[in-house]
Amino acid sequence: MDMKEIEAKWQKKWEETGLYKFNKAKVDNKKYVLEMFSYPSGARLHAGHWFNYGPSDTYARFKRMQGYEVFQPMGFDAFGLPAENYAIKTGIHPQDSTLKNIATMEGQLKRIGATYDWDYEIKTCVPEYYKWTQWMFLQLYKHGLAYRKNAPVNWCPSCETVLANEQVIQGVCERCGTQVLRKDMTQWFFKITDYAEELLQDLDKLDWPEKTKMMQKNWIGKSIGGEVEFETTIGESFRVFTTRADTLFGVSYVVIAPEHPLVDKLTTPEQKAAVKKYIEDAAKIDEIERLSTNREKTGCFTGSYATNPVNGRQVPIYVADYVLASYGTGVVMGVAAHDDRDYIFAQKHNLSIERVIKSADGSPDELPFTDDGVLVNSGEFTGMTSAQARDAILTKLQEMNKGGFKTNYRLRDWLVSRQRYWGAPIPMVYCDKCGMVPVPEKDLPVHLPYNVEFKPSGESPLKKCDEFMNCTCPQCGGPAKRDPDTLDTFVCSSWYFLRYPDPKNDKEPFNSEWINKMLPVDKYIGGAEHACMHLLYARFFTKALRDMGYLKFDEPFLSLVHQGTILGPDGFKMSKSRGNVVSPDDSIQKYGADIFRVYLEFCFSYIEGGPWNESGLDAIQRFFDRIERLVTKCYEISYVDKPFGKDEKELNFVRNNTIKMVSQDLETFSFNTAVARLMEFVNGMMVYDQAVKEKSVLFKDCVEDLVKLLAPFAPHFAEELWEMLKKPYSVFNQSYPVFDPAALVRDEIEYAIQVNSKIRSRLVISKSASKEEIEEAAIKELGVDKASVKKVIVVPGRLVNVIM
RNA sequence: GCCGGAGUGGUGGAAUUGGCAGACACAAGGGACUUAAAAUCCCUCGCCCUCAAAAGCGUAUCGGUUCGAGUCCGAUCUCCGGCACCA
Repeated sequence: MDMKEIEAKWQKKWEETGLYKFNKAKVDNKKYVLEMFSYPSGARLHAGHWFNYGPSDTYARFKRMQGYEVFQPMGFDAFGLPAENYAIKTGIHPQDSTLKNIATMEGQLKRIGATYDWDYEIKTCVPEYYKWTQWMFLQLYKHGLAYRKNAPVNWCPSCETVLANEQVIQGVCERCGTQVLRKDMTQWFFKITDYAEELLQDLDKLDWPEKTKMMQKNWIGKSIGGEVEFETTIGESFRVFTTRADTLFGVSYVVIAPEHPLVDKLTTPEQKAAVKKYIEDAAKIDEIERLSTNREKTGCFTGSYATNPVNGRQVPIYVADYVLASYGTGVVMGVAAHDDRDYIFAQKHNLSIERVIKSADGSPDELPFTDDGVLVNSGEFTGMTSAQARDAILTKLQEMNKGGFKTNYRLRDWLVSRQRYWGAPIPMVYCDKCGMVPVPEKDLPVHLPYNVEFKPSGESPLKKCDEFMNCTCPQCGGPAKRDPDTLDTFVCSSWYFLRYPDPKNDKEPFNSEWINKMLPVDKYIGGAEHACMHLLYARFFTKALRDMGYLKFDEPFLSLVHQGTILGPDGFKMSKSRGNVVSPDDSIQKYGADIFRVYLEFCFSYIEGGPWNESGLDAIQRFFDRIERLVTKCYEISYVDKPFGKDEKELNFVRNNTIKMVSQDLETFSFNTAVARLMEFVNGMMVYDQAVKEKSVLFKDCVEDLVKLLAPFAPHFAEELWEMLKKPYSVFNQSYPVFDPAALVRDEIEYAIQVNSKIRSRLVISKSASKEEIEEAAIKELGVDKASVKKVIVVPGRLVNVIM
């Protein structure tokens, strides 16, 4: 069969007959199946795209044949850094390269033969889309969920530009090798932390992989503890967050983050030079390095002291880079006797180490002793357990107005400003008279200008574009400036699933009534690398829009599946620099889209992925050939209507077992085993074909079932086979086969017989045998003395274990 | 470093979630058909010992729980994803 010819033939027919057009009238029976959209950085689809989209389409077709009205859209996450970097290197405008790449990828996606309804396509870089991304920003602003504050960026002093983390290689700029510094800039943030608790709690509602939920849980990082207020020798006070208030009497020092605003004031004249040097050095080290637990804990004395509110003791204040300004209060207390890190720090800086906890059960408790225990040397709290003391001490602090109970989250607010060109402009205006003014919704979109110098030179590219920057103030009509930054592309992808069902709406981002019927997404499919960021941001947007009254659901993605990564043939992640990127184009040219898709489904575990190796393609080709021979034979021969004999019973068992297993496997995205089951079915039919001359009509039913079962996996091929069987178009309007439980019941079951957990024999016994009968038969089979048997374990349908 | 995964024949991968390890394939070897080749069909295929059978050993490493462990627990090693400006 010429696969390319039939692929073209059926794609044309599907298009002409509008087979996959989403029928809005059937929304009550919808399944919204969504794959994470493509990022058009490369010019062409690679093997990984196919691995995401091919099997997902098999799932979508399976659901369609089960009678659901499937909504499966496709689009492009088109803003982003790579297009801009490519432009800086080649001079090709990001818009031109992006739109060209999209056109190429659309063509390739159409060749997959997926059920995408292209009427619903979206591209985030067109004004019709980013107008609404800007609208989202304005809504968050109006509801107090967007604010500005200073935050550090990676700054290359030589290129005079802000660098993304990925552009900083071991602390230096990837372009020029200059040491990168952290520098503060005023930037926009979204207040995702307002939703920390709900984002954590609602994880329980989701049908997501446990590991993904665990990662989000740890990312949100809830910790229950308290705050303690310390007065300082300079008069200013600060608070520390701690989960170990029980150790408060043992505080030997406190540590403040180098970026903390109080550092300057706390530093005494004698210490000024040392602290300044320390802060400069800290600005060169990235956060991952700073938090590394096996790195030496450096620090520098500020010269000031803080007073412990519970015992009045004065302790030194240090600056140290292992404390981050962004977590907690940016100041921590050091309890040398009861924390590993603090113990090492105190030893190094000759600070006091005082025990305030001993083990509750008298077990050895050398310092540092980090477990809970019983308090000693702690005034009125001495003798309490750690848990009691935490409660009592925080209560006391509350009474003293020096702190109290506090829950902290590791989650930080989301920084959305980017000093880049290729993104959605931030719809804010700065007027000398009126200050910061949001762009009125009627004036959206704020167009991204085409003619801009986007080469790095000290400022956001848009800042150099006068026609963009200069505007009139929407409030007073006077001259004003626009915000020169663009939005993080994660903002675009945090709401795209809401736009898909209503992509041409030019009055609003989506029609609420309609979107509340179409969402949540029933099945979301994409890489595990998005576990913490994209998936958390999308959940935050959904909850925020719900609270604004636009949505009636709490979670965007009810069920989530991660596909694995297809690695290069060398076992490493595919990358241009490594030169191991595999293009699927040659394989598709040779074998066709269906064989390629089934190959991906069969030869990899969908969840795991693995290294590319195309030796399996020939195997799938042979599998298809065997099916074609079966179908050809099926409509050439005649059948007899006869009662089921042994061969028919066996064939019918395989048929129904296949239906059951394939359906189960598709629900769990176990495509490899589903294809294996189809192979077993084909093998079973071949055995029957050879064994039986006068074929039962069952054989014909089996062939028809096979074509239907195969259809989601190999859509063009199955459509062609369906036509060969002289059946009416289309196989996708058929119901997916349903298994008959009666056909799966076998009269006799084989048990493995173990003696002391080692297999010694086998036993075939009627399925209706009782537990006692099975025990009896097993002992008889072994020929052992019943008196020497200690115990018999029967696992129904599996094995018998006789303990002697 | 921290968080989350993974490690099973020569290879890709299965294993009803604590119950017969290696389904289904690939590769390899042998055979049938053929003048020959291709295609197709049949057989063998974890290791060790053996003519063969049986026994024994086997799921990264070491230890544990259990009648029974690839699966659970503890430790170790290696690899992968993420770590907030790649998306």
